[in-house]
Amino acid sequence: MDEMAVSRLAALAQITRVNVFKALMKAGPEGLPAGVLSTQLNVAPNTLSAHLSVLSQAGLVSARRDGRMRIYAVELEAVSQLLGYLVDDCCQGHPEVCAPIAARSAAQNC
Amino acid sequence: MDEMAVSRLAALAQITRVNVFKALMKAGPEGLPAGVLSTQLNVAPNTLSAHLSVLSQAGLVSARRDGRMRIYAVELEAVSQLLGYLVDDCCQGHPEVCAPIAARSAAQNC
DNA sequence: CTGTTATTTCAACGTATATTGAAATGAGGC
DNA sequence: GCCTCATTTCAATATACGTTGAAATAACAG
Repeated sequence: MDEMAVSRLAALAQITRVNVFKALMKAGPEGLPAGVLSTQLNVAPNTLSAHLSVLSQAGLVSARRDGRMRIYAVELEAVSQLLGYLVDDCCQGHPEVCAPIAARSAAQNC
Repeated sequence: MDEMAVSRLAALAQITRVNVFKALMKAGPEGLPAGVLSTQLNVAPNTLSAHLSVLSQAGLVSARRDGRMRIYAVELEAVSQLLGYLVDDCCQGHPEVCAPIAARSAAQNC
């Protein structure tokens, strides 16, 4: 349980992977091909592939094939789980921490 | 901005540090002495010291001295900022992700 | 089946991280 | 001052991580 969260946190604890993740979040469930991410973020294809592998093994993204390209998309359920883990562990009795989160979430019509 | 978030995520991307963090969260602003954390979590004092240093440099915890012991406490503002970063980056247009967070937050009277 | 595009895998390298035992620092108590 | 307790710092080691160039795989077009 904590192990899963730790591996997901580790997956996001790297600037290139955060950028990949943000791009995929922006793209939504349709996702983006690896090549697009590579050019868009200026990361060498093989380097990007390694990072996508980390994100994928952590369960934060999934891959599917479309023709000759591989399309990556965010796993919303996993992201939700991770945030839930953080909130549950951090918010316990600490309104100072989670009140702003609740406010932000509410502000975005969630 | 992202750099700060990445270093905080990295600080939490390790099982021992997550456990330290959880213990400090539970302890609240009064915090806990390093020695208590060491025995409570079964981590060698020098190893623990290194981990506390990482958490401290990431700004997630702060230290103060009380007599001959050093007391560590969570930095609620930093935690809130980190969660805010994640929610802002993750929740954009994705109610599937942040709705559960909002619900949890609300359920805990935040 | 050959060629081309898209992406991954492999091996190698340098750097960073986690842990350890030993020594050092800091803060009292006597 | 000296002794003890609490914690950190240091040096060493082993392991993990990020990046790279080169080779391999996968899918399609002709």
